[in-house]
Amino acid sequence: MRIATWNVNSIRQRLEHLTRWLSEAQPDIVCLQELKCMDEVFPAGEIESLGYNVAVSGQKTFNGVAILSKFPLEDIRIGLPGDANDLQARYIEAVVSHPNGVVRVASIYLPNGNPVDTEKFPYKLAWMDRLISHAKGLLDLEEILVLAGDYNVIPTPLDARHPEKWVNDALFKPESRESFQNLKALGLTDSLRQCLPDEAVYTFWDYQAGARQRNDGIRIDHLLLSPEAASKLTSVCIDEHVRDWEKPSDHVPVMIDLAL
DNA sequence: ATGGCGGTGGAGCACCGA
Repeated sequence: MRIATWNVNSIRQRLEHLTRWLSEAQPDIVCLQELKCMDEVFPAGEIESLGYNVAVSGQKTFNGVAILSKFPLEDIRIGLPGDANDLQARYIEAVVSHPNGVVRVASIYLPNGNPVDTEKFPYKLAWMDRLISHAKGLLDLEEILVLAGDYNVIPTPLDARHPEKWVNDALFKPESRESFQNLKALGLTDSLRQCLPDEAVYTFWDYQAGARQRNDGIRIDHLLLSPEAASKLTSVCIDEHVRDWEKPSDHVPVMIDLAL
């Protein structure tokens, strides 16, 4: 089973990229972030015609997450628990029923947190606390669980081409990294580091200043696995070439293969 | 480098992203 995550930076701008990538990568499940549209204009029909079931949580202009699956989606949960006043569309979770077993998947768009001297940074950290609380409950289920998405966290200096540029940034602040570490410490495995412990690889390159050409990237898109999922991990791939297509997203797809 | 790009809403340019 192949599971992917991709921040598309507007689904309507990127629909051709998505369909092209789906046909070449053939993922079974895809977690999308930054849809930047409301549910009613999400191009569900086009995606369904490619053989995917769709669960969407969109909003006007900003954020927005979705799960695509070749297998039926059940128990769809929209929104991260813990703050009824938080209306930002950043979390959707579903159970995928595969003939060989059940997989619970979440598509996560964790807040950016910049600028750090505004309310945006505490919102990010509070959101991470809520994610940790929710993940605890999910891990108790002892299921095959994949928490995939744009975490907006650079976990270690290895995950940035120029870590010194990020020291005052919400993506690399000690508080953000510690919280990400605490999330993993619940028993979640960073699938990319499981397969490539020491390799400098990135999932995002800024549009500006020729960041892609200079490989000035960061790794912020992650697939975290429960023990039941990690034991089935066979491979990880960052589909970097998509960043060089015409009018790309600034993020590229990351995908894993699980033996089931 | 002084966000230098790109997307959104809405018809200017502010706001957001990372």
